[in-house]
Amino acid sequence: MPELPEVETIRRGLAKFIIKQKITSVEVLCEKSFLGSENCGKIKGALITKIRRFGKALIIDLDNNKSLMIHLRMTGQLIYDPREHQAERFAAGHPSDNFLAQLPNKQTRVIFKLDSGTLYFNDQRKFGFIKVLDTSAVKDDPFIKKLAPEPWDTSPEDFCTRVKKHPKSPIKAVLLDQTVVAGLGNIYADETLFAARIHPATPVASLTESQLKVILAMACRVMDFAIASGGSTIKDYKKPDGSKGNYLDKFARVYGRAGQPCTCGAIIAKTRVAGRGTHFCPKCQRLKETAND
DNA sequence: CTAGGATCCTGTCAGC
DNA sequence: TGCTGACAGGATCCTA
Repeated sequence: MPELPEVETIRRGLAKFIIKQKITSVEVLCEKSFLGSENCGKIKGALITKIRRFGKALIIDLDNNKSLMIHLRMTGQLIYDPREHQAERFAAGHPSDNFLAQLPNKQTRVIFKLDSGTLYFNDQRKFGFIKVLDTSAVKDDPFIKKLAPEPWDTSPEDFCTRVKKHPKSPIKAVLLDQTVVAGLGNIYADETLFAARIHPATPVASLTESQLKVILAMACRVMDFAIASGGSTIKDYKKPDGSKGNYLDKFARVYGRAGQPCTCGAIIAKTRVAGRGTHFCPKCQRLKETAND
């Protein structure tokens, strides 16, 4: 799915367009995508006041003490189409041709009509969801409640403590665990471990404290850079010459690069760790490598 | 308690 | 061309 940097890109982008707009109607095309869809009446007529993010979850606050929680999971996208024909569409999230397509389409799950535009929630695999919460209850939502701090908001010591609760797990599996650190997904886990020069399958127990601290620092650096480069949006999905852009090119060093050379010259490998496709450089990230601190 | 696998769902791509 | 299986940027539930 969109991981933390992509969700942050959505938050920033959408904030520019939909804050202070009124929700004039909500249309649920797929029941599964709107948990408690009988509640969608509660947000009709409300004004959007704020957009927040908790890890990979978005919260859209309204002026009637309700909030919308949106989790994009693997294939969710949010696309805002201004009513004015000239104005450009804002699309971000899982990159696909939906960014450019006529909407709604087959993958459109929920449609929010706003004062001056339409917000589409598309989701190919239907793993994502939207739900209505009391704003005061957002912090008690089960997902948000057990979310660990984001990498920038935790002390290295606390991070190490949480990681070390899983001594037998491969480090990559632990980085994907949102109760250990929030925001990393399959791409940024791989990129973080490449930046830290740690093999993804390394059991936590065989990592030193200083290696764990490097991992935390690299998670911050990798995601900072991804946010700065603008996540996956319509802007770079299709290049001016008509060719398809790949937002991974902007920052990914190993993800999606199996078979290509690393900067060191070795060929990037792909295996399976924690049930997920896992990319790494066999030379830069050796298993059983000891700490060099 | 942790750890690992199956599961939700649709679409695409490689291989036969 | 048509079929089949593998896989896809997530998280939860179930079992051992």
